[in-house]
Amino acid sequence: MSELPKGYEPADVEKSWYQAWLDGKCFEADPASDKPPYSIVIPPPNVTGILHLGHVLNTTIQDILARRARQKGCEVLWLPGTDHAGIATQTKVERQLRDEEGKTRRDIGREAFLEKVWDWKEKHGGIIIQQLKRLGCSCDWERERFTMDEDYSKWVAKVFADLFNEGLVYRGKRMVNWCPVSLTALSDEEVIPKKQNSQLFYMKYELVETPGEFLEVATTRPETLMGDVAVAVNPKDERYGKYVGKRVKRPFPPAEIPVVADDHVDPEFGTGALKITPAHDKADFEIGMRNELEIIDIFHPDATVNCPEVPELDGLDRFVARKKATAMLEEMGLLIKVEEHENNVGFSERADVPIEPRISMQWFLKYPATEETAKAVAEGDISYRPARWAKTHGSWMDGIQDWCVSRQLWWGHRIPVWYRKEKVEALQGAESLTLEDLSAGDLHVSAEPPADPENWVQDADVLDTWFSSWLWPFATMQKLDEESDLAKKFYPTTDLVTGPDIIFFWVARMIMAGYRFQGELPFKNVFFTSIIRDIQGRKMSKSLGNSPDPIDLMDKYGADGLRFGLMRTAPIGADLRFDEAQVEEGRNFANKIYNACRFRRMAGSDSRVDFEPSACESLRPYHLDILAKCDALAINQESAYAEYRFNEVGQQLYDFLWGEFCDKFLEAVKGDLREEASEEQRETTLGVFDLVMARYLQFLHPYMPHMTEELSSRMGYLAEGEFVMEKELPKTALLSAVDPLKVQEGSAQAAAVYESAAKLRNLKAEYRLAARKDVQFIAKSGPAWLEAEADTLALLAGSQGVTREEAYQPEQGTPGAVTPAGEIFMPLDGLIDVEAEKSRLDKEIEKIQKEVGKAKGKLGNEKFVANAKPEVVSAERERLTEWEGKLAQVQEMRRSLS
RNA sequence: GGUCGAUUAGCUCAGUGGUAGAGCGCUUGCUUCACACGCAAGAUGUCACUGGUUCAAAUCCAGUAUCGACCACCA
Repeated sequence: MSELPKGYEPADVEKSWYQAWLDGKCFEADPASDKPPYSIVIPPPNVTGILHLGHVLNTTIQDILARRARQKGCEVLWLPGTDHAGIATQTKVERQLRDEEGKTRRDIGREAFLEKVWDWKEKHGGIIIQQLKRLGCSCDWERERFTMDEDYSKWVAKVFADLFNEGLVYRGKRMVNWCPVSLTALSDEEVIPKKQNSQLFYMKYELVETPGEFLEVATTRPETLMGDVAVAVNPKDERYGKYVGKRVKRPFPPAEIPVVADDHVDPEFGTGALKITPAHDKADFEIGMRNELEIIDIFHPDATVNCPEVPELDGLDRFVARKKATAMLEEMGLLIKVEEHENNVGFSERADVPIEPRISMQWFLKYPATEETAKAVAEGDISYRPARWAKTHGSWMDGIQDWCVSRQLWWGHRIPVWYRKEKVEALQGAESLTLEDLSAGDLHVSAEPPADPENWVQDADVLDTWFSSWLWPFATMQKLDEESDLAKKFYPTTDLVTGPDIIFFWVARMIMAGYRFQGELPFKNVFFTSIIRDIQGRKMSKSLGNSPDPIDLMDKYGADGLRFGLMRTAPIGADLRFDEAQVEEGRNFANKIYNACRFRRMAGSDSRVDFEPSACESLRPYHLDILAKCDALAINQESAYAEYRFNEVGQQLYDFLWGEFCDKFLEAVKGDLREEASEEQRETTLGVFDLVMARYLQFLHPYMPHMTEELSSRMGYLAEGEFVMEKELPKTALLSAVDPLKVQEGSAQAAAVYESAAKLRNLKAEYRLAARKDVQFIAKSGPAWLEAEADTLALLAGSQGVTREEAYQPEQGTPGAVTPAGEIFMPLDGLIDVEAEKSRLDKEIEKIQKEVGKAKGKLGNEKFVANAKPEVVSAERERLTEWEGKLAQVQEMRRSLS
């Protein structure tokens, strides 16, 4: 077999293994399997989406869980798909239409526009799916779903109709969050409050009954003045009590409006008097309702002023109108002052413009199964990790508001409601139609369109995107009214992995839908990922340009490098500050493993050496040690996975391979692989290498799937046609058949040699001899096994040799160290600068004395000795003895120099 | 305003009562026949602050400060 190239090149390897997995149908879930099921549904990315680091973290975790579950013998379904993302997608296509053809969606009409969106989806919609494949995701692509698939859409309509029949869906004219750019209503969750530096305008209204007397009010929105229908004061406010029931003059358009009393008004804020614009403020709307005030809408849907009575303002954009209205007030002498004022303004999540509270006819949903949902999370039937998110969930459930589910868009699931045509025509359009206007026969609410469509008009609106997303776990697995083997096997799902930012949007709603429509909770565990920030702690965003392109990172460091680097440092339950250096580490790690295997290949046979530790007579301490550590790794992996501690899993894998396997084991057994070594030693060492590496690559596989597949294959660790990803983890320990006492002894010896070697290297470095290979060490005393391991010790210490001479009398000043392998000296042959050495020793003595003092102080404390655990006290004693011994030794060396 | 987090080496992060850790970066020395994407040695910390509990606190408790998230908001 060929020698491996010098450096690991992920690009081709990753691509070809991904294809091999696809060809081997490794990702396909078999509902007929009798293995235990494990399932995840992917949080469907927007069909317009481009992969960002959040996706990488999120899907890597899912892939790790899925691959680990396969290794544990589960039948795995990881169901992928995309979300139609109503507003985002429609906006994108509208922009394209405007740029390319100079037309709006209304110019070409609903049907033609939707055709364009579908075209667009076919052309550009799959990008993120391709990117997920590049990352190595083991999704069952045969079962990819889209929220607007025909079968899926049937579920959406049926759910709507069922909830309507249950009385939970209703239609009404309400104050909603209106996006003046997307021209649609939004749910409360889609409104993002942002702190704004605004201005608070103080103005005055003249009293009708007592001209010359004014009532002062403060507002941030003078442009809504034309919609004012009252001024409200707090009934307890003594300053204004006398005005309640009187009237004031609205400047433009001129009108006399009442002064009303309402508890909502805060006497402390502004002037304590509040102008009431019920059409354009949620609180004002409620005050208006309580006081039976008129509602005057003074905006067009796009938030330009609709007020022909005031021509100066009519048609202006709301922010232009604000300035103009202020100027007009000033001119009229009604403006008192303007103050800088910080307040929160709700922005539309998608269009990023201030939303406009607006009254309109919309569909609302009273959430189903809220009690069960709150209970499931509070009591842990669904476990949230980190657990604190359960509290966030709970507080949202407590204050839950009806969900505005209708959107004035075209791209989405059209509301499955039809009105009898003649009724609509009689009432002049569906927009103002209320359900009360219709008798039962005039209304058709169903997943199925009416049999005589020519007599009906369908509601023009579509549903909120999340109204389809909340059905995702089950609507992807089964068709409406059909038995599904897939759902039978894999629903409810096992784990859900998503960001905490969509607990309300998605997670809580899925639980409600799962409960209401399947009678079951849709998943057992929810793992919330970190939010990824840039190195300065800012959220990743397009506008800041601080979001690295994961594809670039994969080009540079490989998909495995990106996955491992991210996973090893991603904290559990805290934000992650992304640093490209982490990814670089991941790549370096891949290269390290690769080179360990390359070394193995260069040292011996091309095929795997069959080996059983219990049948081997020539196991050295290093062999036993690494086998034992590999067994320990298996156990530690298990417990870290059990708690979803992915960073710990990664750290364990890293430490084992680099710190134990390469730095210690491989260095210690290098001698066994040289030409002069015996055939038996060589075979034993190669056998242990293969045994440990083959298993290690399995452990590593969920994190670095491509590379582990490549190496397992090239090292001959797999049977013909076998994949690491399909191979179950072994259930028995490597050393299960070996006497534990023997293992313990071997591990202890290996540890002693490693520690001794470190001390000898240290000794060399102190005397600036680190690079010298010709140093000869002399052991004056030592354990029985020293002679057998002396060559290895010498090798590890980078020296010519370690000889044992009981009769050795060191010259005065010969440096030495007390090691687990005995008292070992390093004759210097007069190479060292005496003065430099003196000052070095003085510093050393000072340092050791400090440590001795510390230990003595502790042991002199009676309470410590009496109360601390015995092993803690004895460890402290040992430490003291050690330091004292060292001190005496160093002092002796110092004396010999002067 | 409410709730919940965070604060440990220059940076990113581990560390849940008993000698402060890793990787990167830094210093020094090595192209040693797997790897310079590497090897070896080293320097670097008032564990945010103030109290408390304890023989013993980065760790537990209380408070303070700073940063952040979410919720609710006064126009």
